[in-house]
Amino acid sequence: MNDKKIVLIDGNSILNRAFYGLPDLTNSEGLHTNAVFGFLSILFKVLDEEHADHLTVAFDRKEPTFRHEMFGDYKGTRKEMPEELKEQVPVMKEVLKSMNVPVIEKAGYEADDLIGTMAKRAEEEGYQVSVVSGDRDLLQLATDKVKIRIPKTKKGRTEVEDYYAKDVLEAYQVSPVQIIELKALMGDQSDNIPGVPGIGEKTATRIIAEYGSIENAFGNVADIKPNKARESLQNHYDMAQMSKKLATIKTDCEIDYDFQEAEIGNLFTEEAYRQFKRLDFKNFMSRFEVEIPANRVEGYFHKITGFNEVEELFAKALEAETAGFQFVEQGELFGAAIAFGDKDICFVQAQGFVTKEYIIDKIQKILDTVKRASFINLKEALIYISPANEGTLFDAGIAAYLLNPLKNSYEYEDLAKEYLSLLIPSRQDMLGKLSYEKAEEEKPEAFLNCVCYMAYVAYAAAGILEEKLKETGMESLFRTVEMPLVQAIYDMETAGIRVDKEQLKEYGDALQVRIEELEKEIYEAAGEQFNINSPKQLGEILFERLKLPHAKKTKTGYSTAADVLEKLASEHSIVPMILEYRQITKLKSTYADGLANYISEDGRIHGKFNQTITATGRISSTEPNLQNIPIKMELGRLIRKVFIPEQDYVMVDADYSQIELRVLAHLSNDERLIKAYSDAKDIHRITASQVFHTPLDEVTPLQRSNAKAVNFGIVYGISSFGLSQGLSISRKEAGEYINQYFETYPGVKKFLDEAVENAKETGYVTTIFGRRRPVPELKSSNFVQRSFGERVAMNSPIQGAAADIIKIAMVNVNKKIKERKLKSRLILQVHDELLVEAHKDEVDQVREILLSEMSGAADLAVPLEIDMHTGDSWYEAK
DNA sequence: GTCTTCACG
DNA sequence: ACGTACGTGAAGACT
Repeated sequence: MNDKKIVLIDGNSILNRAFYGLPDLTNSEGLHTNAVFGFLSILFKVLDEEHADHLTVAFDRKEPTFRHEMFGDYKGTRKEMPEELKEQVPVMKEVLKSMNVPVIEKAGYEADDLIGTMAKRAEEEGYQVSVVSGDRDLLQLATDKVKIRIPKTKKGRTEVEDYYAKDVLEAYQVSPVQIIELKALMGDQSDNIPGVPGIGEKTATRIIAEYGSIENAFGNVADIKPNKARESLQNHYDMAQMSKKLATIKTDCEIDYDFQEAEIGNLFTEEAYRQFKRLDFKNFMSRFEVEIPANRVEGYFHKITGFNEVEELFAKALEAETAGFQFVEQGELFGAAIAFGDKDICFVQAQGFVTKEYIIDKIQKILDTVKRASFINLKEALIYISPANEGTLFDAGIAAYLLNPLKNSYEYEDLAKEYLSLLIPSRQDMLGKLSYEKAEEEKPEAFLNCVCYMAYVAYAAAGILEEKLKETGMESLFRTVEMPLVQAIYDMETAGIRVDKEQLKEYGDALQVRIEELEKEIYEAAGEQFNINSPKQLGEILFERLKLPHAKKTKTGYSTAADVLEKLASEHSIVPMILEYRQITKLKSTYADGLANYISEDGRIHGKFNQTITATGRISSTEPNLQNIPIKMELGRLIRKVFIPEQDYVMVDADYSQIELRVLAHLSNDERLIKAYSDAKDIHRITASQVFHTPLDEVTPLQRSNAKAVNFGIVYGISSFGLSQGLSISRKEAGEYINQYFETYPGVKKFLDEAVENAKETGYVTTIFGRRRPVPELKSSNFVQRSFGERVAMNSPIQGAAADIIKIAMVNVNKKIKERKLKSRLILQVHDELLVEAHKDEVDQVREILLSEMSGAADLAVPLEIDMHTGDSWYEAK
């Protein structure tokens, strides 16, 4: 018994399968990776199952093969590979090379033929053979030693169908070699192999099962039934024979193939580690046991101990021009890493005579002398330092965000990869889930590497980032908006917002009462108890048990989203109850209970505002999200009553009126729009008046709401489909509205067209303040993706400019408040709204500051109008 | 971890 | 024919 085992993979076929079977996926460079990812998933799954000792991957070549010579039109109608897949082929080969997986390809042969040949030779040499392909043609190679494995992706999971010769017979009623006969009779559209007209799968199987081959069938052609098939076979016999040759996989290719070279070695090499890292294949990283490759720079990482040595270090740092810093916290300050030269990278721990205060004091002195002090998360460092000279502080993460806001992370290892071409391990890679303190004790070397890398990357990347900001015209945005904003956001987070805990509890309790009532009524109406929160169970109740008409479906079942249920509200009394239940449980879980968990000792919620998340330049809010507190429905809106100012303060809330439409008026420079917005109070009403040619005071509520939807549509990147959804009308009608709008405001149409055109040319869009967003989707061959890119190109300059404007306002409002040494403070930003907790004695000043700084944040072709209210809670101030 | 739903601008 | 309105974050169910 010989237990040698070899796996042969049909490279192109598996890449294709993976590409079409998996959702689009890109790495941080914008490279498409779904096919490579899928290929590797299948590869690892097969290797895990097989315990094979040999492996080879075969690829097609672009050169014509003997089949083309035989039949000029072979694969003739085949479509060009989409660009997104094409670019992955060389990447795949590189990855395989890095894992020392042998790749075989030869001009004049397809991968099938190479695999056929290798499989035959391997079997002769006593191997167990596994052939992995997505293509059923390869079933002809199956024997009792050669297994054909066909992977299928079902719901994100890969399952493999296995076929030995007997399995082929069972599944297809023919032997493996007869698979060729079947294909010759049926033809193959994807390879453009002609079949015998009128013979489909059923007839072909019957004929071959009975006669064994095309030749034998032709010899007994008189007996073939039905008549149509008989005549067709007679007329097309020659062609069928040629098709058979085309469909036959060669098993005697002239190739140099040495089984020794196919032996599987260590797949998880250093080079493979780099490749996987570059492709962002985090799922596979755990397979690497190799010590993470050491980088040259690690040799210069030092932990400095002893007071004199630390003094020496800081003295030397005072001479530096630029430096990078990383404060290391563990409840309190644990130490600091500092880098001020390619060989001066150290960690200083707070212990003994080297106290926290001492470290902070020394670092502050360095900040006051260097030209550039760089951090990766400056906001986190502001607890320890005070503002240095204007323009000294530099946040490398924010700089990288401006250069490409589409990344999902700006950690030190991401910046190192992108800007220093340095592939270094993440904190997770080095320390796992250990805290800094634990890591310092248990893995001192890894800890030192980790924190020194942080400071080093901040130091080393800053110059490159600054240069790139200049090249892309974003230096001013960075210097005058984003960097000062770090302080404003820090102040806002530190201030927090006061919440009335008791009132919040009462609100939650009241909701709970109603939830229980509704539960009872719903179970009664349904006739059984079930989990109303489970869309799956709810769908079964509504659409199967109660037999309500089901409109939309999701991937996994019936859709029970609110817009679907609203259409069913009159069909059954259970539906309105479910809608109310949904609304109230949302309020209870996310808001009443959710917010309560975030109230600190001081009775306030200190949420986080993130500056490097959104694609458009907005800030986002987490832990908790304070930017989605209910307002649209009264019941939800009531929760704003628990957001209260402290004693002797009031809430002052100011929001921009229709800022995005005003930005649009400015950008489009449409004369009529500018005029309309300059003197109109109600923008949607005047839009309706002009678009529907109705005098302003005769505009009906319906006309106004239609105009409002069109205005939304324009801002979102108009499409007739989208508008038809928004208005529940036909696409045709929606298209007519859009045309009418564009006729009324031709400047808007011109602007939107140019935005898309420009983005297609340059690959990105910009705001009036220079903020960029790349739009890689515009290059996609997929219609859906490309259309999305077009809408993005229309929307981002608008949403982005509005984000820029309120950021400028925040910086200036915060500055004014601090300059005048007011007790009042900025506590929230909600995209077009600022909330200030103002001292009673300062209300007039605060109102004046908000008004002047917000409306003065940008000089547009239309005025920026502000609505402002004052009250004893956020609720009262809106 | 992914999907669905729903809260906001 | 394809199948979408733009930008977010959190909770609960399910795998």
